[in-house]
Amino acid sequence: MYPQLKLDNQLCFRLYTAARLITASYTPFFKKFGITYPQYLVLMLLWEKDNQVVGDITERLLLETNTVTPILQRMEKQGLIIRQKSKADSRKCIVSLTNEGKRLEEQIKEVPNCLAHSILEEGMEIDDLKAMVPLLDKLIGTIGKQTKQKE
Amino acid sequence: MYPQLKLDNQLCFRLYTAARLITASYTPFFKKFGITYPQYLVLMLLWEKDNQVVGDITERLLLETNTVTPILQRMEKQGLIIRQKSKADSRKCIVSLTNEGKRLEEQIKEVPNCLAHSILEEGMEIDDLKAMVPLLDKLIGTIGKQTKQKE
DNA sequence: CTTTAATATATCGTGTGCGATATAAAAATA
DNA sequence: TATTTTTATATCGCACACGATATATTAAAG
Repeated sequence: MYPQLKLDNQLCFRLYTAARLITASYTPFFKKFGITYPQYLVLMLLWEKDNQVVGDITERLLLETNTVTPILQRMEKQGLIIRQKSKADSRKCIVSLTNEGKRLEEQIKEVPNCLAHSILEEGMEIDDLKAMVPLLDKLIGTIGKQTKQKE
Repeated sequence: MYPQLKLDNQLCFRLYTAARLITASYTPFFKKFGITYPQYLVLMLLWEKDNQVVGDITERLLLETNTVTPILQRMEKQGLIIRQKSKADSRKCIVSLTNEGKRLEEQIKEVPNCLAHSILEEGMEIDDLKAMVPLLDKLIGTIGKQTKQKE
């Protein structure tokens, strides 16, 4: 009846589906390391810069502590990171890589290339992937702006 | 160290974030109807064509029954749909709208337009949104192809 | 210096997603 | 027809997301 209520006309459903499918395509690579996609995001941040506080991580991932804290707790239990209170400000919690967490970088570094490669082999073109980046950044920026306005 | 392991270089993280933020922007509109984004997806399918079997729904949403069945059970408990076994093939489960489920269409029909409008007001351009659609479709098609190959 | 407000993180409850497995019915095969 | 295989859906367990709330610590105000 209403064309705007048809699934095929909705950008949001495409984003929802694309995100699910592409993160799922990471899963087989992560399986032998016992990590998940969100845990991989945390590891990337720490590989880039170790010893960050929880707030740094939530800010980069655009997630809240109610999501990130449980992820960090699981990662600590698995021995990938440690969490310790800051001495300067004991409200803050500093997240650091263990040796095991550091070692994973070498083992995982080929995964993103590998996935990109297999997507390109299946008909997707590099220019298509490149074209999406600024569009997604603009969209994320726009929606993020709205979200902030309501606070 | 490895540029491909930087968050800022990853398409997947952008998709993951964009999907989260855009579906979250639906939430305030759904709140007064007590539904969620995935429940809204099911409703849209049924508004388009009532009395579909579970398999039709999983196929359109690219989800499995382990996700869809619990959603349908919650929707049935809320009185939005009913589920009944097919008489022709009692393995199949036919999902139908209740009157309440049907009534929601009128109340929700402006939501997608409303969201699109507010995104456009904040600097996103209509051409940007339109440009994303075929790119996402191509990506979804490509990853879907890979997923099927492994079966 | 005490009270109040702001900040940083954690906890709790609910609803997905999804891998793995179970169940039941229909279809195919022996 | 009895057995096996396939199909359709459901169940279970775990890890997110996220709204709401709680806790602890620091900063600001009185």
